[in-house]
Amino acid sequence: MTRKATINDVAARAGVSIKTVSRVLNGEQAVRPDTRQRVRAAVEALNYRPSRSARSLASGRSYLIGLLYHNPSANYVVDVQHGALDKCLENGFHLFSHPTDLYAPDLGGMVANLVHQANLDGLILTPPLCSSPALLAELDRQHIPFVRVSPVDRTHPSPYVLMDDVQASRDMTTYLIELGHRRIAHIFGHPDHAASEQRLEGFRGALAEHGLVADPSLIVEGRFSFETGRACAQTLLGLADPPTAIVAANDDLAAGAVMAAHEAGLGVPEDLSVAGFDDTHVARVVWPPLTTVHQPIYDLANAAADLLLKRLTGDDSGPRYVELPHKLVIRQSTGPTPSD
Amino acid sequence: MTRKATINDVAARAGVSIKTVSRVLNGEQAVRPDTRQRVRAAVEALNYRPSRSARSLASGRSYLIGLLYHNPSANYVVDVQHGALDKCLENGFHLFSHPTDLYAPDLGGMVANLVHQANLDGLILTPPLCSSPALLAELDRQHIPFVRVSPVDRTHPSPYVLMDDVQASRDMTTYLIELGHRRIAHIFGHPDHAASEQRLEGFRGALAEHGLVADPSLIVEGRFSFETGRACAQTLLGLADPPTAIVAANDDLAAGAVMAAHEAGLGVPEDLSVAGFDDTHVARVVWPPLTTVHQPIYDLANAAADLLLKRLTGDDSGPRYVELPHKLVIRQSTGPTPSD
DNA sequence: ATACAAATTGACAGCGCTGTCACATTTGCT
DNA sequence: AGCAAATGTGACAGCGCTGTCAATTTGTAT
Repeated sequence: MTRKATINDVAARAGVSIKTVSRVLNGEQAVRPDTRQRVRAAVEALNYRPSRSARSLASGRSYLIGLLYHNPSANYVVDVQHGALDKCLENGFHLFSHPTDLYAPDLGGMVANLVHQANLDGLILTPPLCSSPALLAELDRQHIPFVRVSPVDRTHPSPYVLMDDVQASRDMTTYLIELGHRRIAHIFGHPDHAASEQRLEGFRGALAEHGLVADPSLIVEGRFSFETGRACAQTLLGLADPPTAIVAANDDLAAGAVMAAHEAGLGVPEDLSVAGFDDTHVARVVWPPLTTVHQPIYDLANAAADLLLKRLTGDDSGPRYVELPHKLVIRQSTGPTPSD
Repeated sequence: MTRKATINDVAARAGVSIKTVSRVLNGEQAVRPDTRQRVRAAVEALNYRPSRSARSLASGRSYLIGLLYHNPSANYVVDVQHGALDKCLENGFHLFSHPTDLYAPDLGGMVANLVHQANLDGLILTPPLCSSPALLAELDRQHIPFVRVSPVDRTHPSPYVLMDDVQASRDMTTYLIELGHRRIAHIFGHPDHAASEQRLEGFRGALAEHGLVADPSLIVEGRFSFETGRACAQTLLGLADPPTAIVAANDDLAAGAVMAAHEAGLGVPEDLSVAGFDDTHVARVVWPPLTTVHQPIYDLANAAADLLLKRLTGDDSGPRYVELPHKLVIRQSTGPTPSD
């Protein structure tokens, strides 16, 4: 195998200067079509790939973007990574995934340092990182471009993508009400994740719309984990007048609730309906499989990367934000009110 | 904020040439201690971080390594990523995670292309990619350094890390035998994953050691998924003389088997014991929580990265392979033989 | 001291690309 | 036809670092 082709080889073969090759590669306009064609052919013939280091050194850009996350479920992380990575590769960028501690004492400084060290061109922030005011402020201060996935604060000027958590939660709750349930409980997500508030809001909204009042004792606070879901459900089932249905703020909580029901000798959904949220792998793995809200994680991340790349390449024509639709996935963990 | 410091700034401040700064940064020996100290101080004072592009362009190395995986479970992927990433950052490298299709027509070429395009210094291959002879051959041909995680073929000269799958499976099976089980079934992993063979081998070995014969009808082939685990268990439970225990080749299969038991009205572990493998998140999420083998995924990946980096930085003193211990995790999906 | 080897250090030329700016060629208009 | 304004193209200087090799300093044995 011969040594890797450089821009000089391409230029020589196409009979143009290296600068012209550079122009073609970067999609600049001022190149005549036939010249462009000749360059393209030479690139093809030599299987030429520009060196990212050289390009990056000369241009000051790295063609690298960072994806930051703080320990949501593995399924969430992997889906987000794929969505973002696919879009990056499509555009000649690469993706650098990085777990990031939301509680780090100097989160902003730490992230800024990471960005400089790895020379990242921009960031994708996933929840709950995207709602850390300190982080956003530091990124703004250092002029680091970023987009947010599922943010709650829509006032910050950075681009974002999301789905309507409030409406999704409202839909799920309404579905249970229509199944005949009246005493419906909610397991709250996690105080760090602002989406939790929205899911609670949707829950309350649906009840109100149907003339039901939310019994405060039926709203308990979990931490987005299986274990807390189980504990919360135990509390709920121990009540004098326990609920006939539970809307959990994510699938892990719901899985925990299902386990608590089993432990209490209750059948799901005969005695207790349980609904999850997100439609992660877990939803299909527990017994019975969970009715849940499908959140388009891959697509959200894909759209987020798209927004960021557009911005980085100076294309300001598109929208600054994207909202994607959700979908109720009805499986077997929910059913009509027990008749007793 | 001032512009980012370069090697020139450091050199000027330390009163040496840039070459000397470079020497200190790269840990070369021929620098007098006091000079080294002065340079270190200047680096510190200016918060200087070498530019990876420049370094990479000049040296021909990228300080980037790739982690390739083919769709094992999300939990596996995330753990592997973290293990490898932590070690990379520790050594001033960065990590690119990349899903890779084992069945791609030209897997070797595709990977080689990725390596060249992203200018990766080396690769970490996870199962089942690490046992694709075509891929290994192509990487060898192109002199691309790599290490393998949990390979089966130990004859290939590349470094690797693994745990003893055969022994782990033997331990689990022995545990069930000691619990009194005699009719023990095995749900085979996935034909693509060579570890499946080893887990079967350990299973057979344990039976043989205790004078039991493996009934061929008690060995069924799954695909490492929840759904196939469920289907396999249905087959097993439909037998005239069904097993009292099942050793599944991973947690997802085991979770599926547990579900099939529930569907058949069998209690776990009263009527049927089910054991998993890997100790992923799923093992703690199903009901009852799974007895399983803890596989040190993070540590394996960490060790793999370590081996690769040592090799890349020319340190050939260490071992070429690492074996890490496994551990039985006894939870509630296994119990004594039903008394009937 | 003196000569010579060894240990340090520096000068300088790239690595492969993009940005700037100047030059060459077209196009549009009178 | 003639000139200004586009449009297309190339020469060349870096980007910030490492590799090479020569120059300088230091140590050691006469």
